[in-house]
Amino acid sequence: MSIEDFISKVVYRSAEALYGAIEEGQLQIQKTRKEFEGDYTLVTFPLLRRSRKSPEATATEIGEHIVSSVAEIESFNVIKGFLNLTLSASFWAARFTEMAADVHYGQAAATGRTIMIEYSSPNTNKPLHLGHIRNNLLGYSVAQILKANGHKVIKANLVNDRGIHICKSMLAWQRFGHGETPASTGMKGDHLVGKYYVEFDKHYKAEVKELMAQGQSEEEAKKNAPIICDAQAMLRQWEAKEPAVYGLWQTMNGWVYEGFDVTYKALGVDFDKVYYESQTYLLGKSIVEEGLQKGVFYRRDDGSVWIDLTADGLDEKLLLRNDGTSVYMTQDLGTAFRRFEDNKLDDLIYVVGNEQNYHFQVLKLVLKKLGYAWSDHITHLSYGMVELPEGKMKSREGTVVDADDLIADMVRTAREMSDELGKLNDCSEQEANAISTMVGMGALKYFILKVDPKKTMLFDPRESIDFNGNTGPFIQYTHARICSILRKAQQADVEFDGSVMAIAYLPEEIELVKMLADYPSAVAAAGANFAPSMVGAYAYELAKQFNGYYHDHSILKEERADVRRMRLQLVQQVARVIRSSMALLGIEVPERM
RNA sequence: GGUUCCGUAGCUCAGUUGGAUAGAGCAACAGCCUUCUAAGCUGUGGGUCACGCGUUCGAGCCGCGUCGGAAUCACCA
Repeated sequence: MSIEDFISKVVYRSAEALYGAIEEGQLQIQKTRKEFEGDYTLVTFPLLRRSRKSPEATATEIGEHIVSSVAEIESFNVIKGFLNLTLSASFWAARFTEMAADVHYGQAAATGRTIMIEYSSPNTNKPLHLGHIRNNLLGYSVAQILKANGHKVIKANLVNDRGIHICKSMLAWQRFGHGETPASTGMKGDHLVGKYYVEFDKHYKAEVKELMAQGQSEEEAKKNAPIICDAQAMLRQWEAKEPAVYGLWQTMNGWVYEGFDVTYKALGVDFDKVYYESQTYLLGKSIVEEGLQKGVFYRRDDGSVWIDLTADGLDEKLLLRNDGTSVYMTQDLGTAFRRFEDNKLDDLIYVVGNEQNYHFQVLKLVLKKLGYAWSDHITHLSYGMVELPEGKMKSREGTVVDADDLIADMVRTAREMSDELGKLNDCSEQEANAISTMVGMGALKYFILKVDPKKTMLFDPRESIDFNGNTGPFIQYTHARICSILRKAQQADVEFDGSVMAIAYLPEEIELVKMLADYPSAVAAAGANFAPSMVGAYAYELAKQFNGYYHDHSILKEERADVRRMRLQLVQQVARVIRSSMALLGIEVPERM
């Protein structure tokens, strides 16, 4: 039973003894704020109607009843209408023993629910950038958090591997590529393909400009530029699976995947299922048929299929082109249907930027109108854009922050910083690299994950690379320190793996135990809110609490053996919980740094 | 114009279900390395939670409105 449940039971019992039956959820119990004395607090205002007494008198009455009847509650105090209850030190000691013994501490019991989370979803025409990093980190972290909450999680990646944008880089490579390959140039495959995507745009613009000089309007010129017409022809050839085009497509996508794999690995993300749009883009047409039959959709004179959502405050939406080909929405209807059917999903989460809020609003509404109950179990985990100090990232202005470059920068800075501080002097080159990678990536990941997903965030390179304060490296540093203490204890042959002593804890130690005890609820709250930021805040608080404790108490030099053991055990648990909460953020934690 | 989201300290951001005197970090200033890692610790200053009205015993959080910002409203994905 969790502490919250225990307190809740105790409070209900006393309140009911005094005032008669009370409906569940009527009483508000919360953790006591730091500035007040006590562990848990009952807000008595909702009870005043029943007690017919002042807030203070009511609180006192309940407090007295609880303290006299429950051994674990040591004392209480009343401030205004708030009843603060203090648990006994022996209660916390027992609680600590329990969690230290629990191998799966923080891992919730299996819920039996299966949740698919789709994230990343890259286009295969250019390398990943900062925006993708936010997406990948969020998706991976939320998946970890949902797992810790006992759900079965399927991580899915839907690769946008077809379409006109892919043909653009293919065409440009064919014309201007001189047979370049990742091997011949030493370039990462995704960067090489991206280079030709840019190359296409350059030529396209030049052609448009020329046509406009010849008197065409901008609109005409954009439609008539030979190179874009050729790209469109190429797309048709691809759809007809013409060997030359199809083969080139496979080759170039292969390069991109090799490149993406490197980036994914550096980010520490992975997938259980990879879907390719080239294999799913025809899905959804049967759903369109179904909608027509049910009268939810309608066909226009030109043959295209639409749904009218104006009554719901939205617009009319195209679902099938007049030539019978599908659009984005058609595909998403189809893939959502297939996923729920094939995997017996309870929930489907899409990690997609907020520029697609409208799309998902429509998607859910259409499915609902078709009568699919599971439409309510689709969640769009919408996240805000990442902006730079100079403003938005614009590929045209070359202000896009490339994912690989950024990763390399972070790791390099971590290394420089470590060298400067002399932290890694007695490490092998290999160890030093591994640690610098963990720290650099930890800084990047924490910096991005600590902000609420739905908010537009500012990415200031200077600040992200700061390793002081509320940062990943601060938390990693705390962990490294604890590991160092444990190493020294081992060298000194101090035993600390026995049972926890039933000795008096200091207030600072109880604070630490309380924080450790909070871990499961922090994870649960983060899961309910799809907010890795909440786990991050918890880990930071815990690390801070430890650092305060670290300064005020010598852990190894305590003379009483039982106290020393108790402290070492406590500190060991802190390290363990830091490790697991950072794992929920996909952040590795070094043992020294 | 419609829809959705955001607005909290100079800056970047926290603030699970409405609860007490709104919190961190950065930046600024003042201390602390003879002590288990100073990527650290302690302290000081800094706020009309955009604004107004409402609901409530109680609002940063809920409702309505106003202002400011973002996204979106394609036979693109």
